[in-house]
Amino acid sequence: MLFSSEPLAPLVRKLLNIHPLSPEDRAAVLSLPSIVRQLEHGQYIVREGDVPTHSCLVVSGFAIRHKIMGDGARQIVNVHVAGDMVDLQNSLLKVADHNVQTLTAMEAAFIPRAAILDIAFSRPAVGKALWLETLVEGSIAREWIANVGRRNSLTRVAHLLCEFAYRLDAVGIGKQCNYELPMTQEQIADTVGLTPVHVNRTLKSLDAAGLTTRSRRSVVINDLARLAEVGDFRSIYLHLPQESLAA
Amino acid sequence: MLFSSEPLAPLVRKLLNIHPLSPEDRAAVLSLPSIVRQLEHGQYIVREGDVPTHSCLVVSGFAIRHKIMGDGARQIVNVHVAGDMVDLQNSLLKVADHNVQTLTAMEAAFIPRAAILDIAFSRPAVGKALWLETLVEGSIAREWIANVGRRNSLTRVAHLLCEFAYRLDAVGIGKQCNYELPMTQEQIADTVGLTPVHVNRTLKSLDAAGLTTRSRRSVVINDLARLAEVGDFRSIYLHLPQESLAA
DNA sequence: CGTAGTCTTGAAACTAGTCAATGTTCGTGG
DNA sequence: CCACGAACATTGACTAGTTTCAAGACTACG
Repeated sequence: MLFSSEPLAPLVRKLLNIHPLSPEDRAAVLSLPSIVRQLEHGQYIVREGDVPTHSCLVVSGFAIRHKIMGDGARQIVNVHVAGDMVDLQNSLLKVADHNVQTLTAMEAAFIPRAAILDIAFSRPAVGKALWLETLVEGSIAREWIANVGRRNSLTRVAHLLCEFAYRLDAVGIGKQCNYELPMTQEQIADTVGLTPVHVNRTLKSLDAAGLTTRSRRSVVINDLARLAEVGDFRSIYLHLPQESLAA
Repeated sequence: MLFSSEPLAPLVRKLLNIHPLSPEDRAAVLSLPSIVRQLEHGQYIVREGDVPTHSCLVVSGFAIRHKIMGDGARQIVNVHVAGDMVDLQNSLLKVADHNVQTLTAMEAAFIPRAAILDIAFSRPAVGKALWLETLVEGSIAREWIANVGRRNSLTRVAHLLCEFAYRLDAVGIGKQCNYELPMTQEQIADTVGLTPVHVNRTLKSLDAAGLTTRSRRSVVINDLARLAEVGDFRSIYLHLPQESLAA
């Protein structure tokens, strides 16, 4: 099932999570012009400085957005999963201010930027949902500033694991207490602003405390409430629909 | 001149920086319903958990957005100046995920959230400008993640000073090489994820290197190019109009 | 079965944090 | 107009958390 018949279905699901859409709105989103492509692991989708003409929807797989510092260091500023519009930011602003790269093999749907703007203003509900989607991204970014700026390594990593628990659960990839995270410890390090070595020690101490059980890329959270406590995690900033919060 | 006759003029100026607006669009923005209020230094505008009904425009003065960690630490996630919509985020999303507080005495215009949504979808150019404005904020947030996550103290602080040089210049508050920054070193520390003591030493070493000359709250940048070099600063992420970039 | 990438571990070095005291600035009221 | 107090800035000595360097072990894949 490499090419699904309705590649934009994950986008509809995502937008519905944020804002109600009429059947016509949903149909309009599904019939947006798009080109579906299979991308390999590690492939760049957008590079800083590009002037993109399309936005990219993650149909399946993972992508990251990152910035490279002057000294070569990398900071991952977001991780994207199925249903995420990976570069509304880069597409609507004239010039890309950061890189987008696949984390795994990925199925992507490219939508012309003009089509996005069209639907956003011809169908206010869709426009509002898209806008809210970008606002939620902003909210996550703010939480990451706080995570990286004001929390110690243990709290920081625990927080990230909690965030993935909620986000992956929300889109039906894995359960809150058990999911696959296709990131190396080096990539986690570049996400939380630590070194790979220290991430390794930190993950180990979460395991040692009985909070998580890891093997390879699989994460099992033994006690989400306790991990959230350690990770200073409250899910408000994800702005998920109530069902997920209640779980 | 406490109450200007057209309190929303700074908003028009700001939106024009991002996206062209017709005379009618400008007039429509200026005539948005708003309540102007004088706020004192340190006053909260929105608290995490609030369900705001209005968005707040900074007419004059400064405001900060911040988050409080479980251990009481604070992280400032943005600083706002005249023309900034301080909480489109908080207003459009159901529940505020962070706090907004005045940094100085401030003149604020409160606009009902419904009016914002109305104009955004009845006047696509205004809507696009507002959306782009939130995207630029997101871009700044991503840069801050990188700043706090992957740069050392000297680079971090230098970067912040460069950002203010550009942002304040862009709205006509001070010049790039000389501006007033109404923040204590403690507030700067909470912005860049350091301690006040270390910020003090870092600022001092920027001064000692001849890059800046500070006295009280005034910042003089002796050589912006060199400070940008030290601060690993490139202004793309601010998405300013070309004139400012060329300066 | 070998190789590349990733993970793990230890020891030493360093950046930034903590604690605590002193100095400075500025607004206020006598 | 000066004295006082509060908030803020500055400095030093010490500590802690994280990084760096380096080596070895595991895993997956061809």
